[in-house]
Formats: sequence, C-alpha cells, structure tokens
Amino acid sequence: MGRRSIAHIRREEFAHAAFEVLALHGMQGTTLQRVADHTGASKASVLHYFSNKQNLIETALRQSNATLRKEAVAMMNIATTPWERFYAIIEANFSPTTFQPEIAHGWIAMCAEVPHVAQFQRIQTVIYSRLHCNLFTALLATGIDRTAADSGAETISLLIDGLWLRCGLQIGGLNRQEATAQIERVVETLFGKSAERQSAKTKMTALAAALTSRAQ
Amino acid sequence: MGRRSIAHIRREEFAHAAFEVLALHGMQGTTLQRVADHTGASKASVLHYFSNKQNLIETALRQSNATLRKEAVAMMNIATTPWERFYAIIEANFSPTTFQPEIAHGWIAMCAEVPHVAQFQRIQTVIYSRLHCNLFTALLATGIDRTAADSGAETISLLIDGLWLRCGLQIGGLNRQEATAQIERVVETLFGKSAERQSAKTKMTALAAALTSRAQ
DNA sequence: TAGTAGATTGACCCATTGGTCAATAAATAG
DNA sequence: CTATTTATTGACCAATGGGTCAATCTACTA
Repeated sequence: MGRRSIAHIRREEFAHAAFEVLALHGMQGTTLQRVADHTGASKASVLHYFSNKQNLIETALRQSNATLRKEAVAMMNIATTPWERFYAIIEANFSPTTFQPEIAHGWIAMCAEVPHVAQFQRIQTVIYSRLHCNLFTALLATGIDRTAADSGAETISLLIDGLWLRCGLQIGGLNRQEATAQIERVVETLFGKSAERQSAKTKMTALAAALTSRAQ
Repeated sequence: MGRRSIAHIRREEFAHAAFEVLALHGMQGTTLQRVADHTGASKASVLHYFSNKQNLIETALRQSNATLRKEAVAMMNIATTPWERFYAIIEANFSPTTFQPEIAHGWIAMCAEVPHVAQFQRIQTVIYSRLHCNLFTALLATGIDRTAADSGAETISLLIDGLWLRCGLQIGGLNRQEATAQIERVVETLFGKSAERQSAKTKMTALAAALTSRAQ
C-alpha cells in the first residue's frame, strides 16, 4: 500500500462523486467545480488525478457500471440452470441498488453524448454487447433454436433499455416490481408458461433480495 | 400577412435550425452562436425572436414533434379498423422521415435534460401520454379486455422507446424495417396471428410508404 | 413623403468553464 | 534528519457561454 493505494482510493472517490453529480445535475451541470465541492476538495485536486473532465466522467461511468456487473456475476455464479442464469441477468438489471431514477439519469446523460464522445460510445457498446450476449447464451441453453434465442435476447434487452429510460423519466412511478412484471409478461408470451421457468424466477428473485439487503 | 407572418416564419426557421443543431451537436453543443451561424443570421437576431435559449429549444422540439404528429393524424384519418389505427401509430413512429439517427439524437438529448428542465418534462409527458392513449384505444377496440389493452399498450410503447434509443445509439445499424419487424414479433406473440391484423398491417405499411414518398 | 414599428446586428458585459502552474504542505524513503 | 516524491491548493488564464442594448436599416402606413 502507501502512495499507490492512496492515489487509487482518491481516484475512486472523485469518480464516485462525479457520477453522483452527473446523476444529480446532468452532463451540463457536471462541472469540475461541482465535483470538487461535492467531495470537499479543490478543483485543481480533481485535475491532479484526472487529466480531463471527460476522463473523469468516463471512469465514473465505468465504475458505476462495475457495481451492477459485480452483482450480476455473483448471481450468475449461483445460478445453475439456463433459466436461472436468465433471471440472474434480469434481476441484476433491476436490482434495487441500481435501478433508481438518479442512476438512470446518469446513464441517459451518457447516452445523449454517445454520438459526440468516442469514449462514451465505447462504454455503451461494451455494455450492450455484454447484456445481449448473456441473454442470448442463457436463452439458447434453454433448448430453443438459435434465431429464437437471438431475437428473444434482442426483445428483452430492448425492454430493459426502455424500462431504464422510463425509470429516468419517472413515468408512472416505475419501480423494480413493475419493471420485472413487464419483462415477465413478455417472457411468458414469448416462451410460454413452465414450472421450471417459474421456479427459476422465484429462486433468483429471492436471491437478489437476499444479496441486496445484505449489501445495504 | 405582413409583419405578423414574417415574424412567425422567422421563428419557425430558427426553431428548425435549432433542432438540426441539437441533433448534430447535442445539448452542450447547441449554442446560440451555432444556431445563428446555421441560419446565417446573428446571435442577437435569434434572441430577438426567442427570449431564452431554453425557449428556443423548447419550440424546436415541439415543432419537430409536430411533423411526426401530422403524419400520424393523416394515417389515422385514413385508417378504418382498430388494427389499422394501431399500425397507423406504429408506422408513423417509424416513418422514414422521422426515424433517423440524427433526429433520435435530438430526442435523447431532450430526455437527458427532462429531470432538470420543467419545460422538457412537460413535452415528454404529453408525448408519452398521447402515444400510450392512442395505442390503448386502438387495442381496446380490437375486442380485447381493458387490462390486456393497457398492458399491451405499455409493452408496445416501451419497445418503441427502446427502438428509438437504439436508433440514436446506432446499435446494429437499426433501420425502419428491422424496428417494425421487432415490434411485429412481439405483437404476434401477444395477440396471435390473424388474417385481419395481417391485412391491416400491409395496408398501413403501404400507406406509410405512399405518404412519405409523396412528401419527399 | 414622413413617420413609425419591426428586423438586424455589432459591441459589449459578466459569469463560468476547463485547464495550467508554481508554491506549499505532507508523507515516505534512505 | 534529510531528500524526494506526492498531495493539495489558490491564483491565474483564455475561451466561451447567455444575454443586453443602443444604433442602424428596412418596410409598411398614413
């Protein structure tokens, strides 16, 4: 530890603050001064750890996404059947720790800048690819054919995007339960009812509740 | 005509330019100077017609949405059956004149500011309400029960939002055809196949093609 | 033709922004 | 204890932002 560690910790602190400011004030309102104020440090101190404002925001976004990814990985490791893996992805994407309007604001703000900032474009691409890939492999393993798995993954990821957008726009006071219910309705019509899927869903929902309550 | 008319036309010109700049450069990049340059006028001239930058962008967004709404109304007037009205909404939302990455950029940029600008919040609310209401009444009239119509409208509007988001993020080179195909796949699983619905779809698709080709 | 309302603009103002830099304080290593 | 690295910061800078204003310029009206 020592100097290396403190630098690493400080970077994390600033990045965390940056994401909070982004979620709270949007991209326009995310100034170096505000991020500095939010941590109690000076603007120059922030720039000591991040060469750029964009660099700062980039790591802020990556760091925020990492928490969701860790939750997802934890649940995927526990899941044993394909449908359990499927619901692990769903539950992770609507975990109460991450599926919140403020956090959604941050991500929508990033999406708006994707066409203009190459770094954000890259982040967005990798997040989408991962989601689609995970959904696809889970669905394929349930026994359906390739095209059905692919289009199914596409539809589900589309719904997830839409629900996150709505969470940010706070349409109909959308919460975790309504969001997963929306997904489930489509999943049911797409793949029919089955006891196996149902038990997988209840298992992963319970697991998600246990994991997140423990974390908080 | 005369003075009143010229003022009105000028406002429209500036608003139009403002939306183009917004679509091209995002919310941060949409400066009064750039909008002025885009029309060949001066910054002060823009501010002669719009008291605020926000006022300018607000009318820009409203004006842009009006074109989509007009297309939708035109198709709705021609539609006679419930399913035709349903596909009128779908086709209008994926019309080649509006379903373009640049335009999507503009709307995503607005979404990102919704939590921070009350005017944008209002625009977003009215657009969503109209879409949901139109879908709901169309679906209800097809003979299904209220809750099914409501949840169906919710799912479809969710997909539309997701597809527009993806259009803006340019995931998988999404075009009009793929987008409507995505919608259709879900509609089919939700409401089953029926000759009546199929004919309604082909009719409205053709109508949309005719209307938009005529316009351009 | 004179007058007046609206259109257009350059010059200007102030606040804020991202970013630099040199100076200082603190901590670690030898 | 000394030296060197690292952390922190206030002062500063150039650029740009939105917005004001008074001065023209234009076109319609009486």
